[in-house]
Amino acid sequence: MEQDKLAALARVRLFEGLPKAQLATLAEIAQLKRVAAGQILFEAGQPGTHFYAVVSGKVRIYRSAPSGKEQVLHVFGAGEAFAEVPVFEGKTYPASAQTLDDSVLLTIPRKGFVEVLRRDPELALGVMALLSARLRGFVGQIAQLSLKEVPERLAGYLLLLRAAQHTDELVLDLPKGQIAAYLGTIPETLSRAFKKLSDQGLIETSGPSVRLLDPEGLAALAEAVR
Amino acid sequence: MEQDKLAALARVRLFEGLPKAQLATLAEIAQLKRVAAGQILFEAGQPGTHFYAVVSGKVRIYRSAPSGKEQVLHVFGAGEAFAEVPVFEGKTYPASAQTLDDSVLLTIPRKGFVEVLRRDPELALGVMALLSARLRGFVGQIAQLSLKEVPERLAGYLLLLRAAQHTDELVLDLPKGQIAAYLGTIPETLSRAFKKLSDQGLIETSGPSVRLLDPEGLAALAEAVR
DNA sequence: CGGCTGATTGAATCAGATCAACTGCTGTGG
DNA sequence: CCACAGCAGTTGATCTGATTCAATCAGCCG
Repeated sequence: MEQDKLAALARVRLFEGLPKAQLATLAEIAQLKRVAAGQILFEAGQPGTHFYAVVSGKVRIYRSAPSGKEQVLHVFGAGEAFAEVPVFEGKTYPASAQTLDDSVLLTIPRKGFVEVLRRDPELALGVMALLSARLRGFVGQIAQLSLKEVPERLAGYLLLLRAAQHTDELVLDLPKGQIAAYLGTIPETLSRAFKKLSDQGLIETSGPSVRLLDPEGLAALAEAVR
Repeated sequence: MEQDKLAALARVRLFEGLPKAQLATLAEIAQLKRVAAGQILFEAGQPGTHFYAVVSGKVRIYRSAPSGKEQVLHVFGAGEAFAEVPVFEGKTYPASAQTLDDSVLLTIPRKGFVEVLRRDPELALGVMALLSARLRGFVGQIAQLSLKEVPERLAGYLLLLRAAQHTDELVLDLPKGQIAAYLGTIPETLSRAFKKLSDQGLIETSGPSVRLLDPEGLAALAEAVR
């Protein structure tokens, strides 16, 4: 069990490369949890007592409007930490979190973590880099949402996937409805955007797989975003 | 001059409460700069060599699309630090910065700052809290931009100002064109949104001053944002 | 084979962007 | 002191991309 925990911690990007002693300290305060798909981990407005890391599975972070429409802010997969924001601030969760698959998560209580940070400045620097990277991502997302139309945002998203999967034969990592929410739109509009890119000869789609026929063309469309 | 620098550093919220020795170290590497209104400090994509703090004046952070449309991400006033992100990543600035007023700024090269950070865990925690808060701000901004229509976003913005100014007799802190860019729209549409809220009896406007007649009504409109 | 869910398509509608004209204020210079 | 240039803001008319509503389709599972 403690082995599992240590191994899990070591695979969290936030803690990668930490000396063993540090990991052991963290292991003392961290908890390993198995969570079924569809479980809500926390909801917007609740006090932030713990932050999380994904060991396996997938978690989505979202905000809902009274109308019931939901905006997906992020999807976290294995190795990623999330919800550390309220931990530093001692405030409430700004968004809700729900598992998309059966998942294994690490939960780390706020109090213990602050202690560890105080003792290890290098860890603090690592955390700052992580936050900076996340910030950079949000800047890109805000620019996308407000400066671009849906087909252009989709082009940007596909190029992102291309960079992640190292191939032009993509397999969509999320159901299309989720992708729509991530791009700040709805399935119908996303569907039409896919069609538009196909009509322009930029991509070919069949089900959840997409072939990029003209990455340069896509890049031109998505230009100046991220 | 060195006096000015020290005094200026001490008034930056991020450095508040820092031991004198640390401040002196920062003073050695920091530069005080007087910058005229409208100057561009850096543009998105340039290598991030320095980060900044506002001593007096105002600086806006924004992204622009090839079309020329701009999205304002943030406006910083006296006492606030910005552009810390590239400090930790050693990469490029994710957005552009421009002075809105004649301003006095502190510029701090990243190398020296990292040194100070390493030595002072308290400062590191402060930076983390700052980055976290900014992150939270962006989460809210994304939710606003994607879940809401312009009059609703405006209502949210006015309530934000109300919280900041502790009064229902607001004075807009930015020219309306800038507010439009912050809300992800254009001056024409913002103007109509103001009119709409007035017609509904929620506010009264005259020039840059706005009186909130029905804060609850505004809150209902903006609900679920922030 | 139904029946559910996710995805697609079509038609109608709407919010916001665009284009253009106009107002009002400010500051500069003759 | 007035005139005019210049800019911020407003208003109106039009256009367009996206959402909404509704119907249909494909795949999957009991």
